[in-house]
Amino acid sequence: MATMTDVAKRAGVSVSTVSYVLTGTRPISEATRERVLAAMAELDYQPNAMARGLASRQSNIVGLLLPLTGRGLGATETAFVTGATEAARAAGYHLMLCPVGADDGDELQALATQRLLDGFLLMEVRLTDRRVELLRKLQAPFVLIGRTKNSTGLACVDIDFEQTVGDAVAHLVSLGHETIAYVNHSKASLASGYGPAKRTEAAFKVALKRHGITGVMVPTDDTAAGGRAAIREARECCPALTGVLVMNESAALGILAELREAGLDVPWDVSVVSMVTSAPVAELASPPLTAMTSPGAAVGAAATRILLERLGGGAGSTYEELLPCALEVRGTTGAAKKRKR
Amino acid sequence: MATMTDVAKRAGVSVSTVSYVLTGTRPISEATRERVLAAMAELDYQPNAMARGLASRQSNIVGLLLPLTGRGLGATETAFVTGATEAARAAGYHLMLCPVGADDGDELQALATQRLLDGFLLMEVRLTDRRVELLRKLQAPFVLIGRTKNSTGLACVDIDFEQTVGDAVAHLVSLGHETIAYVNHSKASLASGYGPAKRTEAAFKVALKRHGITGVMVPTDDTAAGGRAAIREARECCPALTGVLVMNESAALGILAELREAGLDVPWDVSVVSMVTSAPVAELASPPLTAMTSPGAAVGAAATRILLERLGGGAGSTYEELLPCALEVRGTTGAAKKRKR
DNA sequence: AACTTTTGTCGAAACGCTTCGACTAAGCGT
DNA sequence: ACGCTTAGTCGAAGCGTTTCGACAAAAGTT
Repeated sequence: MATMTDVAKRAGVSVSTVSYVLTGTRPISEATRERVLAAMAELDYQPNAMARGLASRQSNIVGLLLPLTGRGLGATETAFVTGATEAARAAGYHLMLCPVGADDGDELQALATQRLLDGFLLMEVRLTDRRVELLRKLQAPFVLIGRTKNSTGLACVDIDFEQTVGDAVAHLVSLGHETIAYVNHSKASLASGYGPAKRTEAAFKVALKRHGITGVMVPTDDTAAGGRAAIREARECCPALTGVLVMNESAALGILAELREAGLDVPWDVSVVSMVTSAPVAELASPPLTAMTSPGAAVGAAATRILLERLGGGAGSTYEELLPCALEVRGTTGAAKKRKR
Repeated sequence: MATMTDVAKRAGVSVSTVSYVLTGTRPISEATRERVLAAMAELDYQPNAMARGLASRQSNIVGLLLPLTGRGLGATETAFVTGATEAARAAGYHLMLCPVGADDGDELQALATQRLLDGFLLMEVRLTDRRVELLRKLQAPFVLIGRTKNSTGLACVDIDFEQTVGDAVAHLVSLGHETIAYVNHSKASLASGYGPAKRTEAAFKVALKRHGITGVMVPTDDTAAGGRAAIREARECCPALTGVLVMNESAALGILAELREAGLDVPWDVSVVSMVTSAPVAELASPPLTAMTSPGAAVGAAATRILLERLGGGAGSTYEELLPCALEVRGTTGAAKKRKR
């Protein structure tokens, strides 16, 4: 464990000079810089993170707050994490995973006050989230992945649900579909004001109107069974249905299974588009799901970028960045069958 | 930001006394302890993590090393992470995610030398893994999630593949199946000596012999298409086949699709068991997959426990803990159809 | 009663770095 | 030739803890 003093001795300079070489805070002549660098290399010197953190009062670590429900992370959440981690690493920061639920405020307060973390990334943000108020009170820099109800004064990065729904509907319309169903999250999430559910609901209505087509929204559970029930309901109330947009991956698979059992061919009889879905899951289905691929890693990376920017002393005003999902056409969408009228 | 000095002043004691109250390193009278605690509460005092780390030369952070392939984490890996995170938190430790591939040794060397981390958890361990040698050389405490070829002197926690394969085969046998196929990972992984593939191959042979039944192993790609090809091959070479054991989830779904298209009913004509599969994925399939559910979170937690034990000053001798997957019967296994001989 | 322990507390020295003020030697405009 | 800025370096004072040695007072031991 070589220390900075060792390096300084070996290079024949003072410790502060070594520090300046490392941090670039003050100009150093090319000659001594090289001597110092050489000394470091010879000694396998690595700065002590704790000492550096103490003296500079910043740790170069950001915390990623996410409630770890025992159920594990989905592909999209995982992508947030990996995207954020990589972006942080690229900027010389580390990423610490903090399993902090929306409820245990004490835990978070401790984390924020310990000065272990320079800033926070919040995942699974609720429409009104106590973590937000707390961090704001503690004056800790943070960025949301998702959106709260009122986001003035906050920085957030989220999936652009409005755009995504619009694109999905446009894809179906371009294939000639004129009656489509949107299978959303459950009634309960809708009632609780869950952001993605509410936003997509609104966006769906807008898209229908814009294209002058008819459609229906069916809320359902995020399970295969939920998907089955939803498609049955949708077909009952709209027999002319030829296109389906579905929010949840499990439900999407349920829908495929139900349609198949009903003797309908996908995409010949009915086209299906799955929203906010990752490629691996989409390809699990047969036929592989046409999907709006979630920009998970990009969202994580963007959030990290914004956070680091603010750490650098950036303002702190409202900031919002929305990334749309990209349409990836696979096997579940095709031209609408022309029906006799 | 109250410091320890503030607390000491307010409680009318010296800083060292406050420190002893916090760490319990030396006896403190009940009276002063209470005064100190009160002062802390009044000031909302939280010890500064960096200062503490510098002075005590330990950070209370462990690093989780995992190569972040752009493809995201599967459910099992995610469970490792969440399990480890929670176990660490429960013991007063933090978990840092470090995207370190098996190759970039410099990155790891830096991490280990910076003294930011007290110890390491390695995921995605290869049969011969350079990270292992490096950490050993640097004398950093670490625990593997997975196993290397030669594990003497190492601590590792892994899925008990032998037991799992045994249990899966036993389940099929108990249902009357007498000819079964094992769809393993690809030929390439087998050739490269990928641990799980090799171990399950061996275990499958043992299980066949023990039960006195016939079977065949078919290596294939970890994709739906791979599964389709594998089951075709298996049925061709073993027409009497009624049971299938499959290693990869995507392949499992491919197998179901292929069987369905061949006009065979699952589980009536053929039973399928998926290995090392998580519940959510198993339930995506229709019918839901009977699977050997991977003990992901438990593995992560166990690894963390062992690591922390060693940090406490535990020995450092060989340690191996194997956790089996638990059989969860769902819709893809049933009694074997009796065939005419 | 004369000791050795144990208990409870304090002061000060680390821990390994950053950063501030000060100083010297150039470089520059006039 | 004169001050004035700039480049380059040093010494020392922190940063907020832990931990060690010291010491007084209380408690056991013979």
